[in-house]
This record gives sequence, C-alpha cells and structure tokens, in this order.
Amino acid sequence: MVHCSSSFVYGFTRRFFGKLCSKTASIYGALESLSTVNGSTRKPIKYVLCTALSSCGKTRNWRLGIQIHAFMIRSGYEDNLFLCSALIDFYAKCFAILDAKKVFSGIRTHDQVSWTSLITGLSINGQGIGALLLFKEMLYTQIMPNCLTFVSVISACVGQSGGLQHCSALHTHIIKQGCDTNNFVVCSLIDCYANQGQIDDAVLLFAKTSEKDIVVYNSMISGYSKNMFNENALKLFVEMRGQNLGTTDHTLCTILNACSNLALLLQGRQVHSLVIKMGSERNVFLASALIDMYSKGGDIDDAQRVLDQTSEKNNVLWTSMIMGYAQCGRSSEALELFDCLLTKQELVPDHICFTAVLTACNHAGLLDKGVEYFNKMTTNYGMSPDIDHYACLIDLYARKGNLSKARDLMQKMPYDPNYVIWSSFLSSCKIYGNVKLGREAADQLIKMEPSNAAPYLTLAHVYARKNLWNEVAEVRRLMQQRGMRKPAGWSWVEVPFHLVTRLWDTYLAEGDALPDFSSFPFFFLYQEIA
DNA sequence: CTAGGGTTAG
Repeated sequence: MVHCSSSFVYGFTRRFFGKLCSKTASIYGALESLSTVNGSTRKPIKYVLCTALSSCGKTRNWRLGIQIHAFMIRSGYEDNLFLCSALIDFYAKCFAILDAKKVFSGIRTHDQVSWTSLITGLSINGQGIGALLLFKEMLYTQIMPNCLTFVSVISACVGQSGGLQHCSALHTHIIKQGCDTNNFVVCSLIDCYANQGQIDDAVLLFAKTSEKDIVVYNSMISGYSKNMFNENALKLFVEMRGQNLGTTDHTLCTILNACSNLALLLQGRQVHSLVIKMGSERNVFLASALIDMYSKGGDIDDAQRVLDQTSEKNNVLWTSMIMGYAQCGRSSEALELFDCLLTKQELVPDHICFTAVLTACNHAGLLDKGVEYFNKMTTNYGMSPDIDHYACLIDLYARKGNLSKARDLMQKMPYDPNYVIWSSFLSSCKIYGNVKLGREAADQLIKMEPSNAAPYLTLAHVYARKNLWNEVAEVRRLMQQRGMRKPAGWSWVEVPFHLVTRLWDTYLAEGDALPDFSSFPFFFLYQEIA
C-alpha cells in the first residue's frame, strides 16, 4: 500500500492510524505492522513516517508525533533529511519551536527544504524577526532560497516594524531570481503590501500577474477590504465571477467583510444565499462574517439567527454577537448574553470579548458596570487590560463628566493615549466646556495628525462654549495660516446678527456672563446636518 | 508518486 499515491497514504494515515494504534496497543506495533504489510522489504516505512509526521503537524497531534520521532530514532532514520524536515514542520506546527530548532541544528547537511521548514516554523510561531534573521543566514550558505522560502519569509514580514522595507528588498530578490511569476509568491507579496497599507503596490502586482487563480483574486479582494477600499473589493468580486474561476469560502468571507464595512445589508444577504448554495453554512469563518455583516447592517435578529444555526460555537462567534448587540445599542442584551455564557461556563472570555463587553457598557453609559467588568477582567481572569479596554473606561468617565478622572487614567495606564482616545476625550471636553483639557487634547491630536482639521474645529467649539470668541478667531487664523482644509460637511459661516443671539442661546451655559458683543467675530463653525 | 508554500472571522 505504501506504493500507492501519496494522497492515499495521507488519507490512510489519518483514517486508520488511530485504529491500528488501539489494536496493537502502541504506535510501535502500528508502525511495525505497517512496514511488514507489503512484504519483506522494510524500506517504505520512511515514506509512511514522513506522511504521518506531516498529518500530525496538520492536525496538531503532538502525542502521536513525538512517538513517531521516538520510532525514527529507534529505527535508525534519525539522520534522514526528509524525515528531519518533516519533524521540524511537525514541531513548529505544534508550537514546539525549540524542539524544531533542536532538530534543525542536528542536521549535518541542509537543503532548501530544511531551511525553509524552520523559517516557516519561526514565522508561524510569531517570531518574524527570527525568521528574517534565519533567512539572512541562509543567504550566506550555498543553498539558494526557492519560491517556497520566499513565501515564508514574506509572510514573516507581515506585522513587523520595517516590514515594508524588508518586503521591497525581498521583492527585488524575487524578480532577480525569476520567482515573481509564481502565484504563491504573488499572493504573499500582495498580502504583505496590503497589510502595510501599500495598496498601490499590491494593485500593480495584481495587474502584472497574467494567470491569476482563485487565491490571487482572494488576496487582492482581501487587500482592498483591509484598506477600506470596499467598493473595489466588490467590483473585483464581480469581475472574478465573470471569469468563471469559481469562489471559495475565503472569497465569500472577505466579501462579507466588505459588505459589513459598507453596511450593505441587501448585498450581504445575496452573499448569504451564495454561502447556502455552496453548502458552506457550517464554516465558522463564514458564520462569524455573516453575524458581523448582519449586525453592522442593522439586522441584529438575523445575526442571532445565524448564530443559532451554527452548531459549533466558539469565542469568535460569541464575541461577534456580543459586539453586535453592543453596537446596535442593545447593551443590556449584550451584557445578559455575556453573563449567561459565563454562568453556563460556555465561554472563557479573552481580551477581545472584554472589549465587546466594555463597548456595550460604554454605549449605554453604564459607568459602574464598566468599572465592574474592567476589574473582573484583571482580578478574576488575571488579564492585563490592553489599550482598547482603557479607551472604553476613559471614555465612560469622560462622557459622565468626570474629565479629571479620565485624564488621570490616561496618565496612569501603561500605554500612550492614541488618536481615538484623545479625540473622544476632546468631544467630552466640548460637551462639558473644559477649555484647559480640551486645548491639551487638541494639541495632542494636531501633533499626531497635522493635516486633520477636525480637532481645530472641535477646539473652536470648546472655546465657543465658554464664549472665548477671540480664541475661536485664533483657531480660524491658525487653520488658515497652516493651510488647513475644512473637512467635508463643515463650514465657516458668516453669522447674521439676529442669528448670533440664537447661537448664544445654544452655547450659553446657565449662569454664564453675557458675552461681549463687540468682540464677537460674526462667523462661526458649524457642522452641516446630513 | 517521501518534506516545506498562498487568501478567511470577533
């Protein structure tokens, strides 16, 4: 049987290995009987071992894999390069990267595969830098990288600081070596460029690829959607369907994502019908994309229906649902669902789940609840809150008017406040007319994104709220001096005198002194109502 | 016809 096709052996290994093991009481027995089934020759066992190790990696079967390793040693296959590469792959896929490294360093003469296996292994274990360094080391040897090596090392660049520079450098290398027509390489390059926000480079690469397959299309669609070019993603999907390439679950997942981003409920429903036609309703990736699409499209009940029909629920699905309720303003249902799952012990909440819960509190302005969950996360679950959790809590305090407490938290948290935090803080400063903190927030925002006009306008409102018209004028002068363009929907208006008093009514807090008419500049910022 | 590779979810 070992002379049959490898896919047969693979299938065989997966389906019958377990049975053999239980019958013979040990993996050794199973392997012995496999090697003697087809007669006297013992040689083919190494093919079986190789395929078995591969499937142990794919199914993350750690127990079986290490027994095969032991059997390898016992049968004298320890130095077989093919088996060692398979071992590296197996250990890496079971997240035992140290063991993978150990096998690698035990190899006397390496080949492209052994190098590539460890580079891939480092990359999937989150050690992108390590993968890059190993690749560099490989370049000093006689062994040339091949397409597969490039694929691995490019994937390792994704999410690295300076990943773009590495990626461009690798791209040059790839063109020199003539690997740039390989679709696998093209996909990883498109993915890498798209993840670094270099969508133009990705588009260029995509356009240059002559024989695009499904996955190349999928990568490009996903790249568009990641960079919020959702319409382009949809257009490309239509084009892809015109090419009769077919679609995969990946495609539909990405398209649903684009529909969610655009809140396109109708188109999302059409994709849902495609999911059903393809018989992919059981795919959890699609289920979560559907839940997300329905909740962002405003149909939370259909989102719930998708969840109900999914047989195997996981953290992602539950979190999508909680987030869905939170975002559509049904916060109490979000919290009820979360609490219910906790008591039934159907959910071990992780960071993102707590983000959804805190978002629900934030949406409903439930400060006490928010603090309670925040504390629960740290004390009951021993998690260290990440910046998004702090952002929810800070915004909760700020929107309740406790600006100093919010500012305090921003200082005490172990992260630097990001753009989102400062801008939500600034809006609270506007609501409560806190000039001092508002000015600070606006300064920070302007420093972070000098070309964005929004903080100038909000700051002007903070001043206006306190009748500091000279400061309002100063903001306008600064904007003109710095060549700022107004964001769409905002206008400077010359205010006729009879409207001035009406604006005052709006902005004047009770008990404030009447403004000095002579200092009023007769123009005002206002946001057009869509 | 022994190994290693690309795109998907909160």
